[in-house]
Amino acid sequence: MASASDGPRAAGAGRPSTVGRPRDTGRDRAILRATLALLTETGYEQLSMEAVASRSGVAKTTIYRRYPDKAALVAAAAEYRSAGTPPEPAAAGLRENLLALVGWLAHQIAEQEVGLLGALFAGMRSDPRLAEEMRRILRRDEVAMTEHPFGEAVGRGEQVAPHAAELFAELAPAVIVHRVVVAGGRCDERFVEHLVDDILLPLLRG
Amino acid sequence: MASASDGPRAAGAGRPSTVGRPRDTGRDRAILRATLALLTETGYEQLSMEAVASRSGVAKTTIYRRYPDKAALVAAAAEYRSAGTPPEPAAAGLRENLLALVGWLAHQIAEQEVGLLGALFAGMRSDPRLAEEMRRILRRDEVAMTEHPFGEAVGRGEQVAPHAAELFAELAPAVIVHRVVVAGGRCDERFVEHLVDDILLPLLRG
DNA sequence: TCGATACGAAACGGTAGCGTATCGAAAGGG
DNA sequence: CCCTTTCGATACGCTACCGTTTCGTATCGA
Repeated sequence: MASASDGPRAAGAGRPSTVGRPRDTGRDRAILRATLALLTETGYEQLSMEAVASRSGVAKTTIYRRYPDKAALVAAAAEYRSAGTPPEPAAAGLRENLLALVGWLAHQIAEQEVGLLGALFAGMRSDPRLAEEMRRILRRDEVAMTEHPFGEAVGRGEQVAPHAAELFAELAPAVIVHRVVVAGGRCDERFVEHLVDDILLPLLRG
Repeated sequence: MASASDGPRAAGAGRPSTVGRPRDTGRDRAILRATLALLTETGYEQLSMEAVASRSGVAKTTIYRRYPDKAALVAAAAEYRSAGTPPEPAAAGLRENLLALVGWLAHQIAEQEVGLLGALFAGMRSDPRLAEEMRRILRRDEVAMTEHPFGEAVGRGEQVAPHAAELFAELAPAVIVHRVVVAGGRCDERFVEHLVDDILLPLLRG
């Protein structure tokens, strides 16, 4: 199956084609945007390919030419939505870098519609294919996010716990998501500082 | 819809009946238990009335005689759900109590609450009251859980961080849910120990 | 121009599950 | 004993929608 990290499924039988009529990238965007909108409005299970086709003004064939099934489409849409790169670590210390990173992460998560998070959440429970796709994306982002700040901190001679990166990846998204989804709270500056100063830093410094 | 606080729908056209064959309360329980089991196994959308009937050994008619639709059934099941009581703190130290508490919490979340969360997100669009009900139920346990162990630890003279209870309530459910849903991992003994020793204890002891 | 591919429109088979209806039998109360 | 209601079994109509297929048309690269 075409994973989300591959982007839209390659033309033809799997490999990109140079001949023939090229794909319309405008339709790519229309499909993903319609998917996100409907996902937020109605949830994963209620999301129908026909509705996506109708909303995006595209024939169903055009969708199935790109994505093998609903799970792949939704995963691609989620990835399309959160296509941001974490901030580069500045020159400052670990705390400043963590503040920036957590702030960015909180913004990424909180900015999503709560309905979208819930839809993905519920969809992962009901559709193993979607769960697999989503976890692939999450793992990739996780790695990309935690590569820099801790390595740099070590390079500066700061004291960092041995498994700081793993611990960060395990804690930060969990606490943020839990706050947004379950508790229904906001992710303001105070919360970011609380998360960094009261939870992350004490643990990551050992 | 019949809200969960109304309990099973009254007999006949809405008012309780004294004449005729009485309802079988054993079937009431069987229905709700089957609903809860299927809810945690497959999620809200996958939950079919036919599956509930089959699992509970009851005819579909018997379900629809009690609940007008799926949302009402799920709400009633969530309300019925045994609000499991956390384990009493033993005589041992804080670590042992935390291990027991986190183990119980992990089991509780993995076996029950994830399904309820899925139902929450699936149902909140079609029925806001159901969503509110779910949030209330989910919070109920998290609060009731953090009362005992830290107070006792302080009583024994153990060193405990000032806001240990709040920190615990913020961290433990978040990390567990994140592991179950996002990472897709199991909550075995190793994970419980990791959560207690590597995350909770260092923070809660200050 | 030609070949290959993308696109839209529409129809199709198949699956699934909801909620209803019907029927006979069982089980309680007055 | 009779009336009322519950319960099981089953069939049913209905809706939804997935994923596929077909065919005619549009649009690109070579």
